[in-house]
Amino acid sequence: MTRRTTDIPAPPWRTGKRPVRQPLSQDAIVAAALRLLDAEGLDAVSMRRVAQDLGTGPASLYAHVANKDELIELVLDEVLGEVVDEAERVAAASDLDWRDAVRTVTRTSRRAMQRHRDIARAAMVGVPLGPNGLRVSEAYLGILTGAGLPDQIVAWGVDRLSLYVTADVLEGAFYRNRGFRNESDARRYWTQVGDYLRSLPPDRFPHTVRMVDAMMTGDSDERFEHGLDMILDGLARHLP
Amino acid sequence: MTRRTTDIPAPPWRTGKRPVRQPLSQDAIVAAALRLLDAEGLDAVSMRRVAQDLGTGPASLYAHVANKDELIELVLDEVLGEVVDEAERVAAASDLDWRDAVRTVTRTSRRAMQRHRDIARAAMVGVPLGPNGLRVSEAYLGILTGAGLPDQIVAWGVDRLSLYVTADVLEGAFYRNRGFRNESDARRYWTQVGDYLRSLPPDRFPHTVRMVDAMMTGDSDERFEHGLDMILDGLARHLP
DNA sequence: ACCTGAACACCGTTCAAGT
DNA sequence: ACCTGAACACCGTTCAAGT
Repeated sequence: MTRRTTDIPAPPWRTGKRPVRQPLSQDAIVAAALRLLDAEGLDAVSMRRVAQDLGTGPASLYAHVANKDELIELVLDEVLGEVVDEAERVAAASDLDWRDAVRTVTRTSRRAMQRHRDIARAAMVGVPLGPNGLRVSEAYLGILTGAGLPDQIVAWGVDRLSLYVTADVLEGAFYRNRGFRNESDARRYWTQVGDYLRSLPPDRFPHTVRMVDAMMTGDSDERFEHGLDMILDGLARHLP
Repeated sequence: MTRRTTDIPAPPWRTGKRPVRQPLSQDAIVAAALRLLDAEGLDAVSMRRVAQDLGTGPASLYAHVANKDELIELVLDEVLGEVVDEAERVAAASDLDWRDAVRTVTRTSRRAMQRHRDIARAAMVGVPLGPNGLRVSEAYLGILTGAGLPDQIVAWGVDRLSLYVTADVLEGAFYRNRGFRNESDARRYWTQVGDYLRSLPPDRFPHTVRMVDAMMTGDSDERFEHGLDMILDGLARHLP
């Protein structure tokens, strides 16, 4: 009565398992979360959506990550993986001026985070402690130590530099993620803001009204470099 | 058969309206949201909870605020209201050194945001454009202009200064809000982080291992002042 | 050990209906 | 004009049950 027969082998494509889905793993979960982040932003990275993309339910993820916060931390460290090589290369290049070395590492970090929507929201938590985050920190510490700065200035300097890069990306991410999709939407918004500021009563907001153009000048890259130069100047004052 | 009688006046406490609940208004909604923020943090400020605290349903709020984002913006401006007086006083005090004036305004902003949990998350969006935010910005612009800095440096300087203050508060808010409630919880966490960093392989993380103590040195106030001094030094280089 | 369905206790926003 | 109940389409996390 049973249809099971042992005299002929089962066809090789009949594995007896579920379709093609690869088994769940932390790497697969992080990869799916990163895809979701890139496609739709950090708010779209929910346990439910990640699970769905992996063909399972949200409860299944909890065997591989403690909770959503931990998952996002892992995604952030994955992103910082894109910075490690360049950071370590620059830290090892002893011929490079320390200012240029810092500029290169900060720019590389900034670009990496910018490539991944509003992931910077997850980095606003002090120095990242994942394996890749630690390697980037180590590179910073090496560069500033090599410059001849005292340990205390180096330690605090890296803290403030990381904070600055993250804050800059985060501020920019807001405009990229929310409100408007394309560049002309953004321009229209800023024109509106400028017009509004110019329309303020000049007796109560004299400086604001006068400086609207100066405030609107420069793209986000210029502002970033300007702030970075301020920090570098501040650091340089502590050279012996 | 009806119990309505017109020959005797209704008792004065019988208004014919619902109990005592004050009518809904934007101010009442913002006040309720602020109470919720202070009591339980920004994540607790949901349209549903705010409505509940006002004795109504979430849908009723949409007659007075466009959406949750707008409500949070209004709450932020309410908080910045705590900064306006001091900022304008300092900006008007012509005898004050511009560095000290900037220090005072940034410290006042920082303290105000620190008093309200993780409200800084809402400020990470460029210069706030609410009435109180604009008055604080105007004060900054006045102080830096009075210092003799060129317009472009002033405009970008205020942008970077605001960003710095917000980022610093936001970083600190993470540790205050998440993970642990009291000071000894925080100390235990940092001890753990320090121990972990010290345990890293010294050949791959020589600077990290060596500088653990320097990285742990100083409370958040000292770090803030250190970073602020770096920015002020960076600004001062642009004085004629 | 890993995975699952179902449930719990939540979200922001819309909309037709009421006053 | 303002307010409401109900609904829609979501959340993170837990837990008993399965393999």
